[in-house]
Amino acid sequence: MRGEAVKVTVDVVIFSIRDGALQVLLVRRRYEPFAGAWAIPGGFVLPDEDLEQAALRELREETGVEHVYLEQLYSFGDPKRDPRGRVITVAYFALVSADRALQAGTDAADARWFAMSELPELAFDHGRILEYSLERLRNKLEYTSVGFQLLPEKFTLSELQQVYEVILGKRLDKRNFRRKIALLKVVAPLREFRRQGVSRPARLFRFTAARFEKLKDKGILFPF
Amino acid sequence: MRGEAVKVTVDVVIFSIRDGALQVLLVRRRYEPFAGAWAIPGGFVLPDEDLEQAALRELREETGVEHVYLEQLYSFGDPKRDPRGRVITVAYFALVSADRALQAGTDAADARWFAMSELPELAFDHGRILEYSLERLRNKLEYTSVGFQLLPEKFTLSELQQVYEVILGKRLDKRNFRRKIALLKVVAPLREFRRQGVSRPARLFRFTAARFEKLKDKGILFPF
DNA sequence: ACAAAAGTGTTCGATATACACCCATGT
DNA sequence: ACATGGGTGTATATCGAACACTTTTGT
Repeated sequence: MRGEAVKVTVDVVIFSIRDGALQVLLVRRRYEPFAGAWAIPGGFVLPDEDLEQAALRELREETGVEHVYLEQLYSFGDPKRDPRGRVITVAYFALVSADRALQAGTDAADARWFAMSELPELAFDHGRILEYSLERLRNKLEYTSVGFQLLPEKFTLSELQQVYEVILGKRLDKRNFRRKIALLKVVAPLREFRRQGVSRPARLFRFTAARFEKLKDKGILFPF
Repeated sequence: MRGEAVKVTVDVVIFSIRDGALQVLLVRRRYEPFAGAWAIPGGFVLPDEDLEQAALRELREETGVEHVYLEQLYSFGDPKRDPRGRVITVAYFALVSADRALQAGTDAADARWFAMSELPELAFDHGRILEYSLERLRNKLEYTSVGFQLLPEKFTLSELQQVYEVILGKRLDKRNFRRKIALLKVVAPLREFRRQGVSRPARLFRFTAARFEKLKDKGILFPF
């Protein structure tokens, strides 16, 4: 078997909705190249590891979370993308609800959440990877139900609407939004309410589709 | 820089519409493993080559064609997918119009077109790769204009409809199809006609969108 | 004259969009 | 009483789906 060996990493773009904005978890690089710059968490693929396993491992190491939405994004292989030599990276993106993501980036000064609208200088081609991740997330939001992956198990309809507004970057009409969600039959009302401070308590809902992927097969869309 | 090096290949799923069916170009393996089985054309990524360059090179070597639609599909990295050792493959898919694809698979007994409905035994995980390619092609067909990539420069509306019917695996209504195409303003009528044998000659059209990707940005869809 | 594919409109139901007011609660 | 976010319905436009006959050509 001929062919030159190259190094392969996985990078995991971890999204969460925090403080009313779409945020991404980045780690600060300690060593050259790009020492001090921020980077997407990632690492080398181990010899006996599937790519998705490697991505799950990185995700666990970085945030402690498991069983979250994870999807392969794209592979980046420009021979000059790493100044040290040939490194191909397989990028993944993960969606983590804010309640589960609390643990991440709290203990160390070298991991932090950044709003996608206020990104720092990034190492390697990580700017491009984030750009592409956002594009993919926006597309997926419209024809799948991945949006629910960014919410805790119980959520209000206003929170759900906020997920769509923050990611798509536009305001949606509350009445139209709620009618569509009701029509799709993907949420069930609970007998619980949440007080958001000073105003009327909001009813909580839960996501009812057993598997989000199934929706597409049924032709169900979220066309906002 | 730690991390074990692995071998990386690109595999290129080459689609074309031939004899009224969606067909794929496969090559027969001469050596073990899977000697005699059919495989997706591909090869190792060279040390100074971008992934897309590698895919374009494989495409050129296999079919002689250039400037065709090429898109990265997915990366497959199961540690056991190649019995010889760790090989990660980055799969691409290409769309080639029948008139340009004539050269491919004609000179050698070791390259042949197969209808997607009559696939032979496949090497490695190539069955899965083809399955995923078809799924992706079907999806793309509905929200982009990749369909035109499978046609020659000049085509009849019946030929265009056939592309959609063959890939989606269902009949479409001629009147609805033509109304939608006209509405999208992506084809222009020519002053030429083609005689298909015994019946009334069909008007030829050409694709007018400068770049097919732009369509999505404009919200233009092909929702058949 | 007939076989074969090309070409052409209308109706109906579903879905998207635009739009404004009352409700429950805490202070 | 008022400030805050929660909750609800209707009218119109647009789009997708169903459906059948006439036209042009070669034999």
